[in-house]
Amino acid sequence: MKVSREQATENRERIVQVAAKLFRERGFDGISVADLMKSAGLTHGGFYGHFASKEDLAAEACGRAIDGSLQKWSAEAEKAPDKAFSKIINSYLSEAHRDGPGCGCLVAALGSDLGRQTPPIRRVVTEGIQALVRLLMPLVPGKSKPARRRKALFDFAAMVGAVTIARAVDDPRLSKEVLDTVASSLSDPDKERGH
Amino acid sequence: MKVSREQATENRERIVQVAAKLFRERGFDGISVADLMKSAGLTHGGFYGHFASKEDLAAEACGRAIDGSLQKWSAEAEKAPDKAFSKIINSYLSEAHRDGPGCGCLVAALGSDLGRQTPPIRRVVTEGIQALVRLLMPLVPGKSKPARRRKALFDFAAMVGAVTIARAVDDPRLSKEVLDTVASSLSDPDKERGH
DNA sequence: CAAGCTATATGACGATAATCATATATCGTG
DNA sequence: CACGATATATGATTATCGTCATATAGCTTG
Repeated sequence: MKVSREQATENRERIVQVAAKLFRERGFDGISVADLMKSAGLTHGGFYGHFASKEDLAAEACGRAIDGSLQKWSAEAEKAPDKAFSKIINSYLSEAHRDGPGCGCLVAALGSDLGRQTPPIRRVVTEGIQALVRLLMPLVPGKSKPARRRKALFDFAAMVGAVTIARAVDDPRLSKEVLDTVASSLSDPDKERGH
Repeated sequence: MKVSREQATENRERIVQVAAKLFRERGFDGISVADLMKSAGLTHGGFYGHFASKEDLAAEACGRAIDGSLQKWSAEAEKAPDKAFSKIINSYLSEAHRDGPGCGCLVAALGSDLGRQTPPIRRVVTEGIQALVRLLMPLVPGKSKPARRRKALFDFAAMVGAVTIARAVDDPRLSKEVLDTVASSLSDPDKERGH
């Protein structure tokens, strides 16, 4: 059966979005083309009318996923620039983000696999990370521009590591401890609470 | 052909070590049982004489990999407790570690996949991470024990995130910038260099 | 309204994977 | 030295995957 031209592009769009979600949830190798298409409400054969290969789709899905983070962060930045940083940190280091990788940061969800992916995928991811860091820079405390860039890079690394570890461990106490510790350390960089 | 009993346990040991290396290099799904056995100098059929399943081996290999990090760190701690922290940081955040995941930290190499693994694997990983953090605690600057625990957790998260990102991006300049930035930020936590 | 274009469905193909049954050859033991 | 135990090799089995050829159905254009 055939569908209208706009129905077709809508189908393609749905494939990309479903892929962006399922790749983050199950990993690149954790979901097959057939299952992907079924989740999009289609059958597996039509896939290659839209994409040259699974890796081709993966590159597009990675871009889509990072765009989601970028839009979320820039919305916070526009709404309340002074509160944006702490809002971003607390949302990123929340249990909700830890438990919902399908709607969360691609780097945390697939980070350790990204270095093993094809060049187009790594290209998209690199540009996405650059954009995320650039977006974070003006929101971060710091006297100079290079100081803010350093803090943006450093904080992003800590956030990615924290969520990665929080998802890896099977002990809920430790998992939450990691999230909370990194969140509070990023909020008050020089403060030493407790004694 | 059969081999002596000690030759057999030596073979088993080699399988675990080869697996610990190849899983970190290529990911859990990136290496087959047959290739694994070939790399250990054996044929694929004999695998199930040693392990109940691939996941069974994976759990053992994860333990072995983390033990490697633990031994490396504790050797530094015994040799020179005051310098151990900066040695660990600089080694972890080196280009050598970034480019050699097969001999490096399991959490950085497989982090985003760990949360999707079987319970036994996650158990081993959780205990390993707890041990790493406990080992890091006395090496880290800080007035109180809880303060040192927080810094150990936070620094480990930043290290994991930094190496993950450094491996993911395809731009060598950005990759090195992430490693260097996190290394210097962890070394001088309160210092603001530049102006 | 007719003819062709094209998105999708069906189904198949080849490759690769994990797992297991059986054979074999050698080690350890009596 | 001979016999039983067993680690490994060989090969089969079953499942799953990515990819593609072909058929079909219905939009779209003239």
